[in-house]
Amino acid sequence: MAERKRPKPGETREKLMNAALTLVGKGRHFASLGIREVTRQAGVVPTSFYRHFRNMDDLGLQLVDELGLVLRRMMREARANVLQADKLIDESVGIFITHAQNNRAFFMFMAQGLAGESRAVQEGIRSEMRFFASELANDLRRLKLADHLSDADLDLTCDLVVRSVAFSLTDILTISPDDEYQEEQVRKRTARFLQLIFVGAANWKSQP
Amino acid sequence: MAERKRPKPGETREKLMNAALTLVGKGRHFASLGIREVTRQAGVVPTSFYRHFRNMDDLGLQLVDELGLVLRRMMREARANVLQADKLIDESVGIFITHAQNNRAFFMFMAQGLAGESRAVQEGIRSEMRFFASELANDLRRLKLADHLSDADLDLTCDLVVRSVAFSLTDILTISPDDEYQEEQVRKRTARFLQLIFVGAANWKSQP
DNA sequence: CACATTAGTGAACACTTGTACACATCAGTA
DNA sequence: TACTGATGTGTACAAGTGTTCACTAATGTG
Repeated sequence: MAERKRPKPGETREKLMNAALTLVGKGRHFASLGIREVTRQAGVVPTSFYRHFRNMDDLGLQLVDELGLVLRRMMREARANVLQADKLIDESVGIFITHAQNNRAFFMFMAQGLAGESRAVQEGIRSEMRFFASELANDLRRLKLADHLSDADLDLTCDLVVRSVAFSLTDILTISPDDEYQEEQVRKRTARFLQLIFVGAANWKSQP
Repeated sequence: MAERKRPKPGETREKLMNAALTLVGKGRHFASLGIREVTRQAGVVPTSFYRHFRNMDDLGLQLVDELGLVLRRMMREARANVLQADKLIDESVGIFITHAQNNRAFFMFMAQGLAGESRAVQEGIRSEMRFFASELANDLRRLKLADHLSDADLDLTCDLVVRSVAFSLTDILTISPDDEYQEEQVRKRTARFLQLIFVGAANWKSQP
């Protein structure tokens, strides 16, 4: 008979989420994935899907949560490694790009989700970005790098930084993962974007 | 018998492209659209599709071309209406947002395409954005607003401006089309982003 | 140990999908 | 006027889709 294996609880769930990510990583768009396709990729029978998710949107939402974990891990690493303020931008961009390369599928999913068809996923990703921006603002305050800015203006600046980096994400994801030259170009350009923004912030006069 | 109407040449093609746009405008993702679905929405028999397009990617590519026209129309209007330099940012952002609202489906398609699954569409949209940025650079040069910047730095600035505006696009498209309050918020925030960037550019020192 | 719960399977359903083929109608041209 | 090419329609089919149902094996709890 067919041998019924007893996987650890949550194993199949994870297999399904990984399968979806794998397909996205191969260039497919999340919105075009079907239940059968995902289960096939996961090596699981279609019905198993419903044991863990209502539908594909549900799976997407749970992916957003995991994405949050990846981002937090990244922030922690950045905070641990960025010691001197003058290398702050280059270091941070470097860490970000490295993470993007190491979690390609995840970040592809994120880039897709920003204009995706599930409102909930969209809102989830936006929420992650807001969190990221506010953490960045905290760090800048703590490092005394933005003392002349009002809270609102610091918030504005950090939002713009996060958006710029997020947009660079789409640059990174379109180049081949091992095209080091192009990666270096994106890295440099992103860093210059941020420098430009910070020069703007440094010369910004917060008006009442 | 079924009356066979003789539409003007290209009429069905247009109907199909509009049908796809309509579906995208309703919140669907372009990557998830099928040939039958589009022809159904267009009120045309499925086989007609192949008279005009190879497949959905092909249709997407032709949509990108039309998107280019929309963008050019927008630029022309902006150039005609922006007279005084001090209102430049606010006016331009206003024109952009108005166009985005009036061509919601088109710009949704653009936002989706940036991380879409067709490499060609992706590249097409990027190319439109590059064109847009280079035109912006020309205008700034012509208006003598960027004399202290090297070509490369001006290019960098304009690229960042275009990216920021493009990102604001995703903000506009998630709010309801007639929520004037939120629209005003996005308008203001986008304008401040650009001011921040231009302050940065004004205080930028181009190094050799 | 018995038993409820959980997480897997396979077969079946009613639809939908992309694509192919043969045919019909018009527009323009020789 | 007759031919040709472009564009439309209808039918057909094999393959794929989401979802339901009844069944089974392992797990944890009383």
